Parts: sequence; C-alpha cells; structure tokens
Amino acid sequence: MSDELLRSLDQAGVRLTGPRREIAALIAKRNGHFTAADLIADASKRRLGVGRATIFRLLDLLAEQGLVERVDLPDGRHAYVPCEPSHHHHLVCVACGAIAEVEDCGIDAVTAEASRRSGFSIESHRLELFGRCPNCRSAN
Amino acid sequence: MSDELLRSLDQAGVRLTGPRREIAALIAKRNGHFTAADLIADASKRRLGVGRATIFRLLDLLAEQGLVERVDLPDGRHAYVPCEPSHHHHLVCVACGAIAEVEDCGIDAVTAEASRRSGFSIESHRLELFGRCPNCRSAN
DNA sequence: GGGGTATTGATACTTGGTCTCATTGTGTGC
DNA sequence: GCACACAATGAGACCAAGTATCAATACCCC
Repeated sequence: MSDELLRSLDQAGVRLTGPRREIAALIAKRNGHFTAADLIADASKRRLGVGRATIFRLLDLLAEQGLVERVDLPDGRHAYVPCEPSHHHHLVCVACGAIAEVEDCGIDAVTAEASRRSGFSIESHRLELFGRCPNCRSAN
Repeated sequence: MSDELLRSLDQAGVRLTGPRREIAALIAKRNGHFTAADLIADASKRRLGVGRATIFRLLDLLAEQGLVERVDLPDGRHAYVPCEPSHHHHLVCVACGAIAEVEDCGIDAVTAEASRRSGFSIESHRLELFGRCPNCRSAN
C-alpha cells in the first residue's frame, strides 16, 4: 500500500522517517482524493503527534515526485490525489470522491487547435473531469 | 468598458451601487487576469473606500453571471478573468497575464473517450491552457 | 555506536476568503 | 419628487489552507 510511496521517496533520496511512514500509511488507506485537512484530522485522531507542517511538507515532496497531484474541486476546495508519475488527467467522482486516471485521449489535438486559433504557444495545460463513477451511477 | 459589466448586472436584477460601479471600472481597466488582491490594492490606492468584502461579493456576483471566471494558475494562485458568459476555456499567458478565450475545440471527443475508458459519466470539466501570447513570443 | 545533517513539532504568520451586524443608499410605488 | 423597504455596504472578527522560523530530535552512513 504505502510501500510504493515510501520506495519512491527512498529512491529520491529523502529520509524515511517515522512521521513520513505514518502519513504515507494514512494516504494509502484513503482511496480517492483527500484534503490536507483530512490527513491532519486522521493524524490527530490517532494521536500520531505529527505536526501540520510535516504533513504539508510531505505532500510537497510527493507532489514533486509526481506521486500525488493537486486538483481543484468544482466547489473551489483543494484536494490531493495519489497517482502515477506519468502525465495524465483525473476523473473525479463528485458523489464519492473516487478518482480515475486517464492517459492522453486526444487533448493534444485540442491544444494544437487552440494554439492555431489564438496564436499562443502552449506550454502546459490542466484538465480535470468531474462526474460519477460506475458505482455511484448504479447506486443512484 | 465597464458598461457591459454593469449592464449585465442590471439585467440580473442587482442594484447598481456606487461601489459596484467603481469596482467594475477597476476590472475593466485591467486587461487579462487579476487577483482579488489586485483589486483590493487598486481600490485602496485610489482611496475608494470600498471594503474587502464588497469586492469579494461583487466577484461572486460576476462569477454567477458568468462575466468573470476563476482560474487556478499553475503556481497555485487564484485569478479571475473577465469573459463572455458562454462555455469556453481560457488561455493564460504565463509571461504577461494576458488571456484569450477559446470555444470548444474538440474537447467533447476527449471527454467522451475518457468516459468510455473509465465508465464514469462526465458532468463537467475544467480545462486551462498556459503558454505565451503572440506578443510575449516575439518579445522573447 | 557516534555524529553531521535532514527532519521535526510548535507556533507565529500570511493569504484568500467568509460572516456578522449596525449603518447607508437604491429602486420602486406612489 | 418623496418615502420607504430592503438590498448593499464597510469594518472588523473570523476561518481555512498553507508557509516560515527555530530549537530539539532522529536518520543514515561510517
């Protein structure tokens, strides 16, 4: 579960400290997106004694390695999703918070077209898709 | 300039008060994106005496009418861009902050493909493109 | 096992935004 | 043109998310 996160961090040359292991476990235990506040609440509920700052620092590190990504939910809140480090986009279930990753699905054609129309050179983009996952669709 | 904003607000049935006119003028005077903090700074520089809350309230109103949209810059900051109320996406110049709007350029095909692959039903999406505008490209 | 150094927790601070509430100013009906 | 109900305002407290500081701690390498 959290082993994968820890392994990647180890490879990146960061120390595998107790707090980091514990936070990684918390992240692994959640499936789908979570907010920093979720982790902080989890940690304090279990009296792990890890500080807020440590949690934000680990999230930064994970984001740097591409193991976690920040998404902006439609309601304006920020969430993090654990993910593979390759380029991709996220589908977020608005009902249960589950997430799925989709690799490139033709977005390059869209950016090329936008570039052609506007004269901008496009360097990066951000695509987030919101909907309902298969479970929530049938549960409804 | 700001007339268009004001007209739309009027049509939406909101009162055209002094502070709103002034803030609308500030927005019109900026081209490209701006942050709430920019407006607050502008307002205080000119000693307009409008409160922070009023500025945020007007931004909310404008966003409701689709006259302004929130975008999340790549560095994590929030900005607002004035825009037409139809569905579209934004191109943001990372150098000068200029923005351009692009209408649908085939994104529906992308969402359909993502939906097919993941089983999610997609309800909404958010696409932001970052790059350099024609001016900044040649200036470089 | 010891030691240099990355990491930690506590806490203060910053930024972006919301809430409350007494006061003010608008649009409307007359 | 005036009065009035009620939307809108500004001030300031508050909140949430995230960052900075710094002395104390704990990893990892030797």
